[in-house]
Amino acid sequence: MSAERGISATMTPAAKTPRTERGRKTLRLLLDAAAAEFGDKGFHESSVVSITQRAGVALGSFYTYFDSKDSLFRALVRDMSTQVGTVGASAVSGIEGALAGEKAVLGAFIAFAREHNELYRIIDEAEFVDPESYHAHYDGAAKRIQARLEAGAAKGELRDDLGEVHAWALMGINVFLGLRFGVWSNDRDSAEIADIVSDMLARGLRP
Amino acid sequence: MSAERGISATMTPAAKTPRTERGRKTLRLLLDAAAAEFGDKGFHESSVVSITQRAGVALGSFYTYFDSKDSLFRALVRDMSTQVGTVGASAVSGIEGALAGEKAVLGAFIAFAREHNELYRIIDEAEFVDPESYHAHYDGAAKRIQARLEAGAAKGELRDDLGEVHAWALMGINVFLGLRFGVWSNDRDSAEIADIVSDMLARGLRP
DNA sequence: GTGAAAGTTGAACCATGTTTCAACTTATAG
DNA sequence: CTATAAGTTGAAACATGGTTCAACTTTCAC
Repeated sequence: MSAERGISATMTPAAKTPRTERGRKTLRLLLDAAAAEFGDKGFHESSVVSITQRAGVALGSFYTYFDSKDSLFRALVRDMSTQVGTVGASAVSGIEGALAGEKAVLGAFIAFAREHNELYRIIDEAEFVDPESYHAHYDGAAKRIQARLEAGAAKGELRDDLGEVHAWALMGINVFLGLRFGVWSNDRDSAEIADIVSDMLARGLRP
Repeated sequence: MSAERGISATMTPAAKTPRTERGRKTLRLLLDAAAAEFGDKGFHESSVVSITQRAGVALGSFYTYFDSKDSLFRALVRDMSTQVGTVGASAVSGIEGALAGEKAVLGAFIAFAREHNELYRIIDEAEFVDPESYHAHYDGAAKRIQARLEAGAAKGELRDDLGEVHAWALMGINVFLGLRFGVWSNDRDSAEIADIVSDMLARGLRP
């Protein structure tokens, strides 16, 4: 059973890689059902019985693909974290100007949060279920922001004294606006929010 | 942990109020033990057996004072939320200038997070255990920030177009810097962090 | 077509942890 | 001093839900 340390190059290293098409389909069903279930109820309120019911497969099949409820959740956290990184990266790519880049990232992030209401519940609960991934997620995101800020400074578009504090501040802005205007409500345009923030970052709060 | 505090009005309803001095002492032991336990392990990993052991009382005594593990947690969340509001309010009081006020709030908040490492774990887990309080906590905090921003605008110290988006952005900054430099590490002066952010809010990110 | 590997199934097993309860001890009012 | 209310105790009842397993079905290489 537990052989196969080769692990898929694709993703979900925690999954015991299926070898047939039928297996891949079942795994997909389980992953999707789990994301929905964890997003709805959180980790502890979710049960593998309920996940398998959502997926329309038998309870036992779960353990064909995952070692435990925990390892499935970990796989989902890492996947979600990777997706967030990808969204940010593709939002800045091809944007001219450091501030415009940050604006694009925020807009894209809010849009992503809107499409993926489970994002926050999964990342947030990782603080308790998979603290290492939680830490790595925010640490990684902050480092990417800081790198962008430093690149902007090098091009003379931003102040040259920007560091970790600024990066974490920006991350806090993105996360909370994603929560408030992405997850909690949909009534404002994500680009409009991004504009307001971008303007605040450009000019500050003074009259 | 949140010791020394009497049985505040915010948590009285959940607790079955003790009628003797002995009872009040036992309730206090349970509340302190619970804050410590939830801070260490989070809600689900904590057990009432373990809480009563920490408190040095018998298992059954727990139910003399609380209806359930849940209701105890709720009481703690509301109490923590109230404390955060109080810290902010007393930080701004007597500070002249809107930006200086926000700087004081951030500094005080980081210091508070440092003294109360359980803060984040309790508030964060409220998202799953007591969603209403979680929502109310952030909504209330944002409203208080927005009110301060508008007061600053009225005095001509801040731009007059500040609204909910700016308030949530500031809150995100405070929360994430509290996490990074309050809870995760202690190696930088909280006032120094607050200075950097205040400067960013005043001048923006441009050179 | 055949056999072995892969995948499926769900009842049973089991660990964990919340809540109840009836006997007991301590405090307090009259 | 005594009656009664308040508080304490921990074993046991109870609930939940993760994990295992052996019988079964499907897939696929040869």
